[in-house]
Amino acid sequence: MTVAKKRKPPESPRLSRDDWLDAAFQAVVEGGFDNVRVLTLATALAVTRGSFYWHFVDHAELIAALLARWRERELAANHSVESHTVDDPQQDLQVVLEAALAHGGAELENMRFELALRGLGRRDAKVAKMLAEVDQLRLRLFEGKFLRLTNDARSAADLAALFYLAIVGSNQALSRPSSPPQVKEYLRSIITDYLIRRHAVVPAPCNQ
Amino acid sequence: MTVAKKRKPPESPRLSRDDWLDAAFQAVVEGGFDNVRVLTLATALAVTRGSFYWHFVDHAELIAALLARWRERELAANHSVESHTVDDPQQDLQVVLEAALAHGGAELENMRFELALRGLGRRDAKVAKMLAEVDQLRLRLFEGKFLRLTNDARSAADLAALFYLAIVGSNQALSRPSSPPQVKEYLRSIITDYLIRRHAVVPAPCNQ
DNA sequence: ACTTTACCGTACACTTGTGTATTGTCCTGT
DNA sequence: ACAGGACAATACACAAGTGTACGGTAAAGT
Repeated sequence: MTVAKKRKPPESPRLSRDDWLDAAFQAVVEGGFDNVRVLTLATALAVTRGSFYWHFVDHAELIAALLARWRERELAANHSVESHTVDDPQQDLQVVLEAALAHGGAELENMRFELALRGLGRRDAKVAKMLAEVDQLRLRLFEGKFLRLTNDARSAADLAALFYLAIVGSNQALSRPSSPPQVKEYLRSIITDYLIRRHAVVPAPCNQ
Repeated sequence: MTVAKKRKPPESPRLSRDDWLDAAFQAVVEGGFDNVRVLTLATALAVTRGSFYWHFVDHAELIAALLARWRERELAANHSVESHTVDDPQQDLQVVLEAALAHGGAELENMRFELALRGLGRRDAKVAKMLAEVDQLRLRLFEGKFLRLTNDARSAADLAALFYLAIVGSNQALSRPSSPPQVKEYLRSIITDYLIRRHAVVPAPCNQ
């Protein structure tokens, strides 16, 4: 829809493959994968399509490369979170919660990209599979964190799922640009109150 | 993508405006709103585009009519649920939970349509506003049901939000065609265990 | 029977998008 | 200086999609 805002005119007059990927990323963020058109990207990068077909053989290759890059980054991010574990279990979970609910700036673009990606996953089985893998990875991550709180496997798995689904849902609904902070704070307090605090010890005691 | 499966060839050789809307609905379900093309719909309905431009002045009018129809149906569904309140508060909530998690057949199409609609809402402010209104309506509905359980306003609002967001999230992630029943049963038990049972009375006593 | 109306087919003009082939122009190494 | 490679412009062919104008047809009204 609204396009051609001449994003990122790089100082170097020559473009790299990554420049095109960045432009494609932006196009996805703004209008979904159907908005990725080489002509549009070309005008956004202030060049003609002749450049594109030097870096990529195909429109399909651009999409494939974009998906691959996203996947790599997600795996790296996941691994990064895993390696940075805080000693206090409750605070450890709080950290990932903050990270998952941070949507100011770059995170917002990543969120919108992922939503568009899920849209594509509904039409493309390969994409759906990739998304399912990443979802599983994140779920296992959360599950591990919850397991440090409740030491009941079943309970940890359930809470992690509810936790993750609520976050995914919050990216979709109730989070119009008009009110991102409210909903986020909202969800944060809800999860903290009802999921973490009440299950910090098992069997859940009545400590109020 | 995969299209033209000659859906619903109505016995009457002449088509109505609703027939076109039904076809458009199917196209959205299968490939999002960008998949709604009058040529595609025409071949799916086994007619030419001449028919379309008799019923609709425009492609935009088709989309607008489709959105309006969805909105009407959602409002009606919401009103229907409101008027069918079960006496037992706990069972009352269970009923809407079952309805929200029922995704066999027509509900699956509605779910996919709504997901596509949310995708459109990210590009179109008017659509976003419509979605926000429907979300608010549903949230108030759930909130009312939770309020019958906990009689703490703050708690009811929080649980309703968590409830709703988890459902929206479950439509998006962890629900590949391979495993719809598991996740649904899963979420059902989670919500029942952690949200309903543990907050049936306030201030939450330690009744285990 | 004759006309009207509702619906559909056909043909055309226009736009937007991809892909390909060829040529042009820097920038760098030697 | 100049040769080669990296990158981009140009021009073309082609497909798919929208919209418009107009002609055809079958059923229903009168």
